[in-house]
Amino acid sequence: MTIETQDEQRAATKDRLAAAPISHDVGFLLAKLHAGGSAVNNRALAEFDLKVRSYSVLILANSGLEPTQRELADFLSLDPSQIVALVDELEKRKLVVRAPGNQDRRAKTVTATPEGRELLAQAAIAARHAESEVLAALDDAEAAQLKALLRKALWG
Amino acid sequence: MTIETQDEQRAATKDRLAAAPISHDVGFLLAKLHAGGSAVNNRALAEFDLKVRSYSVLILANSGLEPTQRELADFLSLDPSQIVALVDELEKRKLVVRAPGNQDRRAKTVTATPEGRELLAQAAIAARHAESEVLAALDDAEAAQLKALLRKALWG
DNA sequence: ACGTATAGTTGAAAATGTCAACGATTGATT
DNA sequence: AATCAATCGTTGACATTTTCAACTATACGT
Repeated sequence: MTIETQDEQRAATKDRLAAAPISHDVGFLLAKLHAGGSAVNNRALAEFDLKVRSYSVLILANSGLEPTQRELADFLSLDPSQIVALVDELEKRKLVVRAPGNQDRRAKTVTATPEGRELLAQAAIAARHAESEVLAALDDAEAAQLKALLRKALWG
Repeated sequence: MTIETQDEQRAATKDRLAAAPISHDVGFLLAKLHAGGSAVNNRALAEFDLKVRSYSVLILANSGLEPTQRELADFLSLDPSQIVALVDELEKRKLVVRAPGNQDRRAKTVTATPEGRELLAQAAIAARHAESEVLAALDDAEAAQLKALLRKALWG
């Protein structure tokens, strides 16, 4: 048992602080799960030279919604200049193309190329695995419920 | 109606992209709600010269659990060096004190001073308001359910 | 036609994140 | 008891990310 003492203590100490009242703060819970989650997701996406950011842009570019960069910035809660960098890189890799906006020539819509679509299909599989890893402690119904509540909190 | 056209279009365009499949990705939902949430929380805490980070440390310092800096780092998903900076600042403001660890003289425990406790009491009120703002779209039962699911995902 | 507002882009400054090293201390092994 | 590897807090360097202010081109109301 001496052999396991360190590990036990580490395990015991690991979640000791979960007893603090901050564990009832939604902001904190979101931050913590998000931190762990994006680590897992980034690791899963690294294989495709993507991060959660570029992956998100790629999904939206492939959605058929033809988002403009401004819309991407708003939706992803990012500064427009960050979108420029993300789209620059994806475009350099031929995964995405910029097209002049239909109504508004200032705007540029971002759409996935066939290569982008193909890469996305594979990356999505990895992302799904990552997600189930993050939500391993929840059963399917609970995971669905969590998603539904998050969506409702965001969009009513 | 021309008067409202812009706003309507802006509102219509605002959540247009929510139709994209990424809206079913937990990682994305967490990121988005977390982004909005920490903006709201930071705004609410600015009045007390706190940010969500320092507020979290203060709560844990006041929890009676006497966390060490290492434990704070692990629990808050931060690098130990960031904890140093956070505790430095709180200690400079007399909100918190470092004490040598009881068993382990390498470790330093962080505990709130009476001033820290007092500030925390006020900040907690602001934080609670911020939280209800973030979760405005959820009723009480749903908010509780969301918290429970997040806690379960984190700690099983 | 004019002035104001917006989209994308650029670049700089500030804030954060990451990492490697170090002294002090610990605990296990010999 | 002496030693060796590991851990804690700390510092400083470096990379990444965020934030912001300009700028050009375009749109739109008046």
